[in-house]
Amino acid sequence: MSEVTPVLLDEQLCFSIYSASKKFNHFYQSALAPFKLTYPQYIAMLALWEDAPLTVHQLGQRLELDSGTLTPLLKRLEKQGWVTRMRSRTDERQVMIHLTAMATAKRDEVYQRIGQCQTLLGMSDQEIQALMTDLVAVKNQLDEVSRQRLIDKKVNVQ
Amino acid sequence: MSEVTPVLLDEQLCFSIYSASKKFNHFYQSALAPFKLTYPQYIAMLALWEDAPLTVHQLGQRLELDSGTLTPLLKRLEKQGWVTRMRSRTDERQVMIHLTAMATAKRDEVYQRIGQCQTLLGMSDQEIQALMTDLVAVKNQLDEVSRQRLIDKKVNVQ
DNA sequence: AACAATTAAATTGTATACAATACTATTTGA
DNA sequence: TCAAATAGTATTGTATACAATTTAATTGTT
Repeated sequence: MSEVTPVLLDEQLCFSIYSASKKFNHFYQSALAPFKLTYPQYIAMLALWEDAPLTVHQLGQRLELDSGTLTPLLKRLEKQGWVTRMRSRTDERQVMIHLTAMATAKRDEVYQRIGQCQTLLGMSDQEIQALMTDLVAVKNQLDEVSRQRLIDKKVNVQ
Repeated sequence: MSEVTPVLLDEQLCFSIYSASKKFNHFYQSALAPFKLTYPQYIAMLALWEDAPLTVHQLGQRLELDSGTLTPLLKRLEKQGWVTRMRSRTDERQVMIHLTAMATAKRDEVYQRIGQCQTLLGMSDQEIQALMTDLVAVKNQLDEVSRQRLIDKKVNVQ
């Protein structure tokens, strides 16, 4: 008796975002091919160029990635000469990620290449800003809902 | 002498999208936990509920995924009883993906659960539509730029 | 000081993604 | 017609993601 509204793929915001994310990933990956950086490696480098040195934990908070993803990624970056990983002497649990001289030297070259990519989007800064604001709002709402669900669960358990 | 504009993580549209995509993925994954469907498995089911049967190739075009991703994913869906995979008799190269009776039976239950999730976003249909339109525009632009680059390459080769 | 609780990374296991290659079936062109 | 080209799927190899567990170091408490 009760009609259920069909869920159509093309009407799902999640699918637009999922799909756009993969396309961006691919786009930057090929733009970064001369540097042999993958997209996740690239955003790790962006964070480090802003704030190095960082602990694995700090980098993880910035990128929303855990050690299960970051540890192997950082080992690959180390192997390719972008970073060094060294245990903190004041707290042996922590691993500090430092930039190498090569990473510092190549920074502006990467900045320049990516800066060009941004303009290729053909969007004004205002348009990009507006889109980003919406996306952040969606993210925050998802966090909020997840948080409430978690509390509901806890309440139910008691 | 020439100043290079720094590339700041928080100003990158790609990072907003990447980050929102992961969050959506996680959000739906937990909403779908009762059905033991991952997010990519779920969108495959959405496409199949709309149009089954589909060949692997057709499904790949719909989801923008290739056989390297879909073959193992579909094998897992088959193992869990959602789909069957059978070689087409008219063209033995093709593998047709059919829904099982269980998949058809559970469709509305999934539709209902996901329909509820949409409302949790607290956005109007207009807002969601506007955001999706922007995202599609970004995707198209990325495709366009990639296409031009490809042509440039070919021209350069000649 | 002793020891439980906590924290930080690494590891393990599962599931995407995707480039590149392989394999088979079909189609096409000389 | 039959060999070359093409098409559809599967496989291999590399790189994320992330939950869950493990290990080691630090902190808090008594």
